[in-house]
Amino acid sequence: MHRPVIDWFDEHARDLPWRRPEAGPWGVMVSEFMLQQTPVNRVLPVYEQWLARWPRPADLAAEPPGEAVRAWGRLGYPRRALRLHAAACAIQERHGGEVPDDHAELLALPGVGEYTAAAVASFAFGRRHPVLDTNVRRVFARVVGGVQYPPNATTAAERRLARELLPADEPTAARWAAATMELGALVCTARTPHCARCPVTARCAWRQAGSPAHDGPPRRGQTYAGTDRQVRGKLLAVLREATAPVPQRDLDRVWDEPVQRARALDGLVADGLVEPLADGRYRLPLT
DNA sequence: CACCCGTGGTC
DNA sequence: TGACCAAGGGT
Repeated sequence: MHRPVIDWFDEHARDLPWRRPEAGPWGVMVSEFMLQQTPVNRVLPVYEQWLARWPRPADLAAEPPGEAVRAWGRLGYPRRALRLHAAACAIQERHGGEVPDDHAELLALPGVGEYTAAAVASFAFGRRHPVLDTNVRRVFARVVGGVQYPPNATTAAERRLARELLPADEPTAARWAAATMELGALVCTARTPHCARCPVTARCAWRQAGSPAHDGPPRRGQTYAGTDRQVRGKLLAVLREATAPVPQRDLDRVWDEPVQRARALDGLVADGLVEPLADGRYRLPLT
């Protein structure tokens, strides 16, 4: 199944800025942080601004973390901005300002988990690592496993399969990783897969089985309305827009339930996303 | 391992 | 219209 997928990728791969050679390892790393749970289309403009402002890890590390949170805009999960800033600081301190090419060293950086470490090593440095993101897991679940969706959490069996399917030589392995991700993103999509355009539809186990619907416990959905996350989002939006420290009363206006509002604000402070001042006002963190 | 963490588009 | 989904990580 490797040849057809890689050939398909050669013809249909999107021209994304972090795939251009000039993006470099730092560009790849920034894109991977931003793409964690955020769609490509919404990442694109923020990515361009980010790289223009902070073309090297050292440039970002030289700024207060709050500037990263502000520049993150509405990408969501703003702790990622904080972690990307912390990763830039660690790269500056531990790696002389250069993004490391070693999987273990990448994994040790803030905000870099198993997926991101493999992705950066593979896409930025051409190294050979199984890259298991939600797209690849879905492709494997269908083509190999014969089921509509992968398990809720990544299993040892999935990791073993990904390792077994990984091509032996480095350049092909990196190509394979990008190709399987792209196939999942463009063709083997979650909702309505485009099997007519799939290069491996003829040997897809799920297709051969008649595309049976997901069977088993319902996949955990995400609720949002009325949660602390929504309140945190509203509070942080006020602070992102502000150019000066914000009085408590301006934050109180975003949510009328005082207990939940206070809990959300406390959480933001605890996470380091918000800095309380001695005079009772709040701002994005300077340290 | 289950849950928490934002935001907006889609069907 | 509301549930589902999007290149996860940390605890």
